[in-house]
Amino acid sequence: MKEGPDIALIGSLIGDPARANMLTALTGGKALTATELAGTAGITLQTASSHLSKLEAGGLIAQRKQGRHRYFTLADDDVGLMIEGLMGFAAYRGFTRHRTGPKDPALRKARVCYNHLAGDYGVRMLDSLIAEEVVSGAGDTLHLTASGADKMTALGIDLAALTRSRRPVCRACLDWSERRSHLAGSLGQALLTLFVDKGWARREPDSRAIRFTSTGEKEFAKLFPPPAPPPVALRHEHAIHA
Amino acid sequence: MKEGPDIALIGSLIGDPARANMLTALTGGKALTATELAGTAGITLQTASSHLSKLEAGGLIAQRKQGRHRYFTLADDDVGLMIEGLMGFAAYRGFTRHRTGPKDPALRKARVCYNHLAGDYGVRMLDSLIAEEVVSGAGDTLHLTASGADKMTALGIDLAALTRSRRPVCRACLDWSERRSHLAGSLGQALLTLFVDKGWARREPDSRAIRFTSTGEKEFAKLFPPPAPPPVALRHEHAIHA
DNA sequence: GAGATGCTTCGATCACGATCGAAGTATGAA
DNA sequence: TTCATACTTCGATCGTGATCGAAGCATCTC
Repeated sequence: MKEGPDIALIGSLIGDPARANMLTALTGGKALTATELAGTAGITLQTASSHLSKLEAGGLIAQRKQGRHRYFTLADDDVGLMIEGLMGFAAYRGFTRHRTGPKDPALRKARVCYNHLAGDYGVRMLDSLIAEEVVSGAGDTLHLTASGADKMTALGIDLAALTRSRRPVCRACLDWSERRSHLAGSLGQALLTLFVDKGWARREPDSRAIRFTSTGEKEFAKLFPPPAPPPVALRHEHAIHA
Repeated sequence: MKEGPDIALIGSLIGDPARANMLTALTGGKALTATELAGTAGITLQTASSHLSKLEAGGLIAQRKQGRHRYFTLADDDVGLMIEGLMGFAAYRGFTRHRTGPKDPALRKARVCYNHLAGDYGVRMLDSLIAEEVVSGAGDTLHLTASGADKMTALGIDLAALTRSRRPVCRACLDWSERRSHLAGSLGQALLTLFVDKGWARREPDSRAIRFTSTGEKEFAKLFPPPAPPPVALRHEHAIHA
């Protein structure tokens, strides 16, 4: 009866369409102002302000003042993972808002999930990282291997900086379009940042979609080759799993 | 704006305290009647009926008639995983209903998560299964190994029956008390059933808690030994991860 | 300073949905 | 048949919360 965590509180926060729209927008990773969020939610600034203060009180978002603007972001990675998880559930049930639109294929191919790469490319990247033994682990507890650490450093990623924060370096995040895991955590974020910094990929202006350049595609394929097909002995597992 | 899955729908379903209570009760795995659910939610039968039809329309629960009773269960494993995920998020944020009660330690030790074992014991079981290479995989895509299949068959689990259904055999489920994965899927269910059938464990009457008998404890420890401490070379990973 | 922009707070409206009483339907028991 | 139990449907009430207009506060520009 009265045991366990209170999911109703979170449910009610997400349950309002306007708030859900704002949260979805923030899942794009960019910090947005109250006015922008009001726009995407289709409500006036006053109502948006009310919603935002509720979301903040509930610990789902955070704000930082900058001049006369207030920039809102998701509170932390956990919120992003939780929302992405709900999206996966909703998508699988066919609960979509407005029928899969024209942007949909692009989103399914590659998109931002709060701060890391998601979609087909995100899943393929994690598959490859595991096959190459850069990352190992099972369940959603992933960790970087010693050899993986070297590879990442060679790529130009500052591992010391990643480990300095309290956030986990590796984390599995359930992809709503692929229904499989992709890499989250500070390493996931660093890799996406790397792609953008190198000019391999860039974010579409008003969407979560990520567009890879032609050289980006090549570099991505080189860096993250698809895992080799399993040996015959292992084929058996697939039969069992299917 | 109008792209992506609709999380507000699900949020609003879960957002009502009465419905959240019912769903939490159903996470116990037992099929419950409308009257029982009304009781746990603290509402009259009429209101409960209204809520239940909404939950069913939303695809979160299923009912089956049996005489003049109607037994309700969660619609499928996905719903259980989704709710357990939300609980994990809520618990981590300190959103508990009524302060961690006296039953809490028992729940954290071992409990039912819809149809499989969760809590400390659930997490330890999966850890051991992975260390013993019964189950492998990363992210939340787990699968049974060939040698693991033999071990499970030796335990008396009918793998053919498990693979006959469309449900995945192995699945990772995020544990809300441990914040790590435990084993879900039809194998997870079969293992819990095995424990109960063998008299090693039994469910507490009106709780999600699972009580292990003294012989059950011993058998569990024998079957699922804790993983060996990682070799020195791997310690490095922990430093990075922490 | 005056004006503009970004946002919050107040207050009033309004609609939706949670709630329950009462009546209706289905199944089982006597 | 009659009564009891399990549940649904209908209808009315009522409260909460979403919404926006108007006013207030803060910050930047000129």
